Amino acid sequence: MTDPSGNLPPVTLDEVARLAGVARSTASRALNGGVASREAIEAVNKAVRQLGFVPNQAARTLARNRTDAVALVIPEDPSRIFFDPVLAMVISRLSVDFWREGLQPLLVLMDPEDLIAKLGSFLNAGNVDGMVVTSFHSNPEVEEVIAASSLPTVFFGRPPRPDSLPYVDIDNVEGGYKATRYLLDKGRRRIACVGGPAGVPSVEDRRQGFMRACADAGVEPGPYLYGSFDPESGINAAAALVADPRVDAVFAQSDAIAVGVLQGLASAGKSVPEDVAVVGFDNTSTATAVLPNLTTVAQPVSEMAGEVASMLLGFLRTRQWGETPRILPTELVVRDSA
Amino acid sequence: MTDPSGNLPPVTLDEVARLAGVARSTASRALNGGVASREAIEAVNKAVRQLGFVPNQAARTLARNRTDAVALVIPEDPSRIFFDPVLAMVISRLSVDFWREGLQPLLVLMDPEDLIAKLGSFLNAGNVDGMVVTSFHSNPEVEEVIAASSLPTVFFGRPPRPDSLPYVDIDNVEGGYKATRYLLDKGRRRIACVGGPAGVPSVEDRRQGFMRACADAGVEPGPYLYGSFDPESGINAAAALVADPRVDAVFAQSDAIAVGVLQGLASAGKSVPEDVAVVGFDNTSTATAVLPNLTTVAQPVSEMAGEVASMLLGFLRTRQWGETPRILPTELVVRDSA
DNA sequence: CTGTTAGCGCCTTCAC
DNA sequence: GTGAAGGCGCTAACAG
Repeated sequence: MTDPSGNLPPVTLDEVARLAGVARSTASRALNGGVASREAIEAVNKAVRQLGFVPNQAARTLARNRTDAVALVIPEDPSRIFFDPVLAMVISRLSVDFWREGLQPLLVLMDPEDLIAKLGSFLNAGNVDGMVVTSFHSNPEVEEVIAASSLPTVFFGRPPRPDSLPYVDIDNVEGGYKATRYLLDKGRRRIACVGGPAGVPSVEDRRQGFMRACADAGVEPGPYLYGSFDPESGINAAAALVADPRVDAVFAQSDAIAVGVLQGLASAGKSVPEDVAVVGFDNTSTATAVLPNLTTVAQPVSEMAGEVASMLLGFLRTRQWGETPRILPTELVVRDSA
Repeated sequence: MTDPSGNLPPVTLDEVARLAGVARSTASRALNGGVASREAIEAVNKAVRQLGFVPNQAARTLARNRTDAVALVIPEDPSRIFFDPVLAMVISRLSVDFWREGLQPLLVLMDPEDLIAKLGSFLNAGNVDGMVVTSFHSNPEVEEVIAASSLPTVFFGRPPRPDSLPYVDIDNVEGGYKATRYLLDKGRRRIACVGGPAGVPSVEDRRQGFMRACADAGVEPGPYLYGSFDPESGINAAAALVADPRVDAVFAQSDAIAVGVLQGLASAGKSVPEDVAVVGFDNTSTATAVLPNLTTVAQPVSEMAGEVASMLLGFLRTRQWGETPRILPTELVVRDSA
């Protein structure tokens, strides 16, 4: 077994080799699929089992100059993370995929000050072979450190500087268009839109989709409000929107915002969807946790994360990038709010 | 700066030492706070800056026999994780705290099969100095591997085998008591309880609190239903409960369940809190995302995670455990559902 | 206070 | 197919 009483020093390859009656180098080959006689392999395997040998990761890393680890970099204020069920899903999927392929994921999620202080050294200390960055709204200093690191990197969501950096994203313009178009098809004529922070690529894209759908239908777009991706923004927006009785629909750029809109509308005595129809974005679990259940634009978050993982894995193995960016389609999920 | 064109080989301590005009060991001491003359330290620091030197982590680990990394072990089906906002918060807080103290958190979250196949080797490969386990409902095989690893470990939530293993938890009995007591004080007389999976320590404890509060009030407890910690359980439970018109309150053992109960009640035409009062547990963000806003028992999740981190850190530094377990108090947050 | 000398545990040439 | 030897980059005795 392993270490029944106290902490015996861990078993080394040397001991395995000795017990198997071969040289250390032979044992190494036997374990790593190098050339070795059938007998040698068997003897080594037996010894490994008997001793409970597990190769020391640090020694391997040092010798092979490869860590078999990747960083999951989340350049966002940790306190703000809980409003983002999308992120939880992304991290989860990445973790699962990387582990399956033999890579250990390191969580790079810390206080903003720590981040700018430590990220650089971390990335250059040979801790990881590559990284994925959940970009959203990154900050310039962090951006620079990431760029300077020369580590293979894939972005989840279009990165700030749309160089030719590898990334995976959805077509946000199309998503915004779909949501708006649906409302128009339902006969709504004055549609407001509540977005996330100005300047964020996805926010601007969804806005563009919103505008375009209105234009295509020959309908004047209703008010557009910037906010942040949380329920409070929605509540505030709703408070402002009810002032205009002609507004008969709201396209909220996230489910969290939509939830806030729903509440604001309710407390203003408006009924959904009769008086005002509401469409969200993301299709997170809150979409069905709220009444009425949200009609929303679904992002294939898990698939996106899967693509991210496979892009990075592909590069780590072949040393070249496949097609990039990869843009995945969205889908409108119709429920009760519109 | 660092690596402007292509991938230069990383700078080593040797080069730093040479440039600083000292021996490698002196440079090492200068960097690690060992004995060294002021001049030596300055020369080395200058060289470090000039060269952009960052010590190689693998080499350090090998030489010092210490990784400065910890594992965040989440022995749960990743697909089920999104119903658990608590977990997101735990992970986030742990990550932040560990980074602040110079420890890298490794996310151990993978497919169940991978877990039982890989966890053992991982823990014994010298990847980490310690780990925290978010226990919830662990499984026996994983449990054994964890126990066999002899790594310093702290559990978030009471571990299955309540040995004297270090852990942090809330007083679930008290939490269940508070929720129930509040309903009784409000004049409710037939209170149902919807719990999580049978056998889970926290579930049984909350149940016990529920029973005790009823007993103390001389009121017969209403039906007790086991389920899982998700909205569906709540919907099913509500469907069953409305059959008994005397039920005038529900204590749901998680906000997710409560949300389901709310929906089930609504579709049965019951109004909350008039017909049936509902109290949840956790005080997650969904508590305020739903109408009516949930009255719920708040767990100090972030503080708990902070305690976990500091317990592990303490042990890693002093090689001895402080007081354990640490039990934190809950708090009833009154909103609109009861 | 400093330089020299050994390793840490593994992989990888290179001869045999 | 195998063994011996060297090295990955750093830290930690040990003399001086």
